[in-house]
Amino acid sequence: MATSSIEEACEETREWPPVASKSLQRVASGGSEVIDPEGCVEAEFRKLPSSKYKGVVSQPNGRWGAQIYEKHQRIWLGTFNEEAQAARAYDVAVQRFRGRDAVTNFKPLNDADDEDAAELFFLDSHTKHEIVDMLRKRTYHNELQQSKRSIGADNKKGIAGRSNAAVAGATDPLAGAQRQHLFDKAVTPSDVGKLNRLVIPKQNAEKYFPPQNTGGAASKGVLLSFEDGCGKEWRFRYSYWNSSHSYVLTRGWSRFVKEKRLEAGDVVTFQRSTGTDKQLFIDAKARSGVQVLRLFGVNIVRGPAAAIGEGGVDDNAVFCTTGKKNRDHITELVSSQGMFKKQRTEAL
DNA sequence: CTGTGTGTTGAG
DNA sequence: TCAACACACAGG
Repeated sequence: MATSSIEEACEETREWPPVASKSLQRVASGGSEVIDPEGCVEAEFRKLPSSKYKGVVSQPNGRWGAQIYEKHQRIWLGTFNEEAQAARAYDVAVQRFRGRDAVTNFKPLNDADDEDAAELFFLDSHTKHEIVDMLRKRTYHNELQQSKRSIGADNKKGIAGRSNAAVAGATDPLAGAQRQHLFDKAVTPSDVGKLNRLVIPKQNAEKYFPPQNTGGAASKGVLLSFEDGCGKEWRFRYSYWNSSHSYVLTRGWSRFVKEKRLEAGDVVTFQRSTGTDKQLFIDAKARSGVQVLRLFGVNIVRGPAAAIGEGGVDDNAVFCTTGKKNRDHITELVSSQGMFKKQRTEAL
C-alpha cells in the first residue's frame, strides 16, 4: 500500500470521534471534493484513499466496500461507513472461506475462547453464500447471537436472566467492544411529525456527533449510519440548520419514525461502540419504558424489544425482521398463543 | 439522482 | 489473489 504521504495525512483528518478539534468535510456527492482548511488542499478531488485493511476498498462516496476473492472471482461483502467495519466483514468471510489459518485484519477467532468457538461453529454450520448474504444484509450479528443462544442457553442463567445482552450489544466479537451510552431524547410532536427531522439537542450534537459547519459555508451535512437493537442499519443525514440554529437528523428519519412507530414522548437513545469501529447505535423506547395497548381486548406490550422479550416471547427475531409489522406480529402471536412457529429471518 | 457493486486491468 | 479505477445501472 503505497499511498502518497499527502494522501495519508489527509486521510487522518477524517476521524471525528473523541478527537478534539479537527474539522472535516467529506462531501457526499460524486464530485468528491475535499476541502481541507489545514493544508491538504492539494489533494483536491479524485484519487480515493487506499485502505490499510485487507479486503477493503474505498468507495467514491467516502464509504468502504468489503470484498473477498475466490475462484478467480470477486465476492462483494457490502459497503460500510467505517473502514474497520468493512475490515471485520472481510474477516468473517475469510475465516469461513479459508478456515482458521486465514489472514485476518483483526484478531482471528480462537478455538480456546468459548465465544469464538461458538462463532466458529456458527460459521461452519452455514454455507459461504449464507455468510456472505448475512454480511451484505447486516444480519450476521443477529443470526450469530441467535445461534449462540440456542446452543448454550440452558447452560447458564434462565431465559429471563440477561438473555438480551446480545441485543444490547454487551458482547459481540464482530461489533467489538461495548457500547457507550451517549444520550437520550424524548421526541417532540414535530420530531415525529411530517417534517422528517429530529432535532438533536445542541449540547449533545456538539459533544457526540461530528462537527458541522455552523457558519455560512456550504454545509451539506454528513451521512451517519446507526444500528438498531435488531441489527438493522439506519442511515440519516446529519446537518446543521442555520435557519433554526439546530442540529438535525433529516433524510431517512421519517422512515425510522414510521417503522418504529414512534410517537411524541417516546425516547430515542443513542449509543456508540467503544471499539475501533465507533459504530453508532440508535433505539427507540416507549415513553415510560413499556407501553400497553389493547387489541381485540387483549393487552399487548409495546416497547423496546428487550421489554417485549421479557414479556414472555423469547425470540427477538420475530420483532426484528420487519419492525414495520411488529404490532401485527404481536397480535398474531397472542391470538395463536402457544402454537406459533419460530419465524426465521429467511423472509428477508 | 445517488451510490452500489460489477467490469476490468495490471501488479504481486 | 488482490486493489485501483471507471462507470452501468439498480433502487429510491
